[in-house]
Amino acid sequence: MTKPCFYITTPIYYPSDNLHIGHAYCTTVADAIARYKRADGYEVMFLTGSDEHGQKIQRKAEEKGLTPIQYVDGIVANFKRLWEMLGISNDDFVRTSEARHQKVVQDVMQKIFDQGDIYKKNYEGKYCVPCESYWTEHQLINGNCPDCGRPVENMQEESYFFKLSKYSDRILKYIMDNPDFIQPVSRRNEMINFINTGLEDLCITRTTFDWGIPVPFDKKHVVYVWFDALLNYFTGIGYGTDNEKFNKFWPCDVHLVGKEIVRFHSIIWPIMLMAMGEPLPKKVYGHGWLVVEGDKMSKSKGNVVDPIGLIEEFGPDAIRYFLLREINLGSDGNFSRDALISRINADLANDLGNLLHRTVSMIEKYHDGIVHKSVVNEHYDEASRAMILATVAAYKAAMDNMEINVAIKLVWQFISGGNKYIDDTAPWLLAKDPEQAVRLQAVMYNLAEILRITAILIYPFMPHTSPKIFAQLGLEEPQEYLLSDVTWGMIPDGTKVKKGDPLFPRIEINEEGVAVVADTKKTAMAKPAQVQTKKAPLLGVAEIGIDDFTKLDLRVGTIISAERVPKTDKLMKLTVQIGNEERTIVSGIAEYYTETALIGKNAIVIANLKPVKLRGIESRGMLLAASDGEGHLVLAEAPGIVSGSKVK
RNA sequence: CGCGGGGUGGAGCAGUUGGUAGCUCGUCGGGCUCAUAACCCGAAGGUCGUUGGUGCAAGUCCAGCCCCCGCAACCA
Repeated sequence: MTKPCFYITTPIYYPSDNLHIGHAYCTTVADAIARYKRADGYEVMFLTGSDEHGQKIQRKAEEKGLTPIQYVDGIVANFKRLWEMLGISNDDFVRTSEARHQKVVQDVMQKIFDQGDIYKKNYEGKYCVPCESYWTEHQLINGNCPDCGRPVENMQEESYFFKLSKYSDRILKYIMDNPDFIQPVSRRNEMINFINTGLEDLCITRTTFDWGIPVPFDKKHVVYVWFDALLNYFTGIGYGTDNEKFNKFWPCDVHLVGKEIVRFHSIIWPIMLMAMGEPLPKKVYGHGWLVVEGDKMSKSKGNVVDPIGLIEEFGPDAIRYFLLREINLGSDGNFSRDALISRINADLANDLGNLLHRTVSMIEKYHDGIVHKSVVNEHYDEASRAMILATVAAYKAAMDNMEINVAIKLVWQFISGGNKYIDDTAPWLLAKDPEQAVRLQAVMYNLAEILRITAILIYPFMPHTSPKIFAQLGLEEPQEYLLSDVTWGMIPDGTKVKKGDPLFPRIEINEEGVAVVADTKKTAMAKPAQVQTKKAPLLGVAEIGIDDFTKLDLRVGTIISAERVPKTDKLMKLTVQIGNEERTIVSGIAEYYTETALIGKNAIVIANLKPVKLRGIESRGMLLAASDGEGHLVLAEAPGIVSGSKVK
């Protein structure tokens, strides 16, 4: 009998920088679904990858004196390392720079070109030369480039266009006919709205840079972004080279994507598929974003959460659990350190970890560690068995509907049922009564079964924890954790349990606000030097050494002139004197300081920061400012200190 | 009239096609001693942002208004 197949993808991430917790979130969700489907007997293809082309990468590489591929190799190695740390079970990883992908893109492009849905047109528009960007009339500010404020020129460039407009009615009909195609519905409505405002043909080639896949019928051009990236979903299943595999997995069951790119996956990609004559994916699911401590994550706010640091501090399964349990797929979710610690303590340490620990302890204490397969049919014992069936049915329903947090809650109700079962049966009383010997064995057996089944049910969420539970129960680690094994009575009579360390030690915050592993009664005696996780309480900001700090050239600078940057809310253009050097610094403090208030102040400046352009003005350095709870900025000042002085 | 998301006990959230407002944490009280100060039971606490409308019935549907947060578009 052949297994049913299931194909799920994540977006391929852009390696212009390392990944943050939001990427980890998306990939973890996909991994949980992939693992669940495998447990449910499916043959699963789970794909992720990296989207490596484009001008931005080319520039970044140039800045570092590397070739694009050298630059990207380094970042992509970090991607893969992160996925490994998190326990991501992807079956393949497509890099768009690979030869196999280039072939797919070129073949598809040629095919669509041949059948007439790609055409060449002189693109005419307002072009900003320094920014290398076209702008529409609507986007211009006083006829100038909205990016840098400089005048734009009329430019003509030949480009290839893909006839999106031709398929507008067909894609709309498809979305209407398939209510589950785009989820959640809020995104679906957005897409319908977007199509109704009119689709324009999409420019799919560029000549202004060359880090991309050459257009097969015109080598001056490279393929531009989405036409390249979306096809990774074909590359990963052997389009054009492995028909058997391709036919097995296409059409894709779920494209899991961030809400910002739903449009590309639910309109452009399906239209590409229509042009190719291929069936459309069954579902595009737009998940929400993570906000951090109530604030949007952004580099400028400095609150980007590095998943690697968190995994090192709390372990991969705690992070996975938190992301999957706390956040409602499809809406934005809040990531906070306090909430993370609270979940670890309440759910993982107290409920799950402690249930295992107390069960194994009792089996050791009452039965020398041996599990006896005894059955009694008293009320609580029957109920504990009935709970298994009810749980797994509801769990499957939730998971099939991608309601991961609902499924997790069900499992935790099950775990809670285990704790309650202990209370109801009071094994410590049974142990005192020789007539209850068989009942005590049956209670212990049922508890062991509850734990074994829990281990299977949580495997999609916490793949590193399930084997630990099996080991403590004295069971061999299975080849696969299968839902078909979620049935009472599979632990062999006579199994010997093996108590181990607590699955999840409680985490406590010490006086310095540092999260430490809590002492237990026993470890307090055994380990006088407590295990301490070394992270400062600031979310996700890794510690640095003094050598990192000394890389910063911090100086006192005197502000000698200040003017608002026109048409901006926040930007102030400053001239700052540092020693005998004057430089221009653009700073986002205009909401908090007037020009006159700034002039004459001695501020602390990072002097060796790489220059950047903000609104077309080159800014060479950065003023340090403190941000209060409301986000108001207060400049770090050094009154009376000679300009140019080093800050240590 | 730029686009979008959201306002539900102290905190964080869930509320399917309208039918007596749920969950987790926290607080308070009790129980238990197998266990990681854990576990189990109970209680307190909400005019569901606001105003109006349609229903026998509105957190839910409709209209208006207020507030918060993203993006557009600038935080180096």
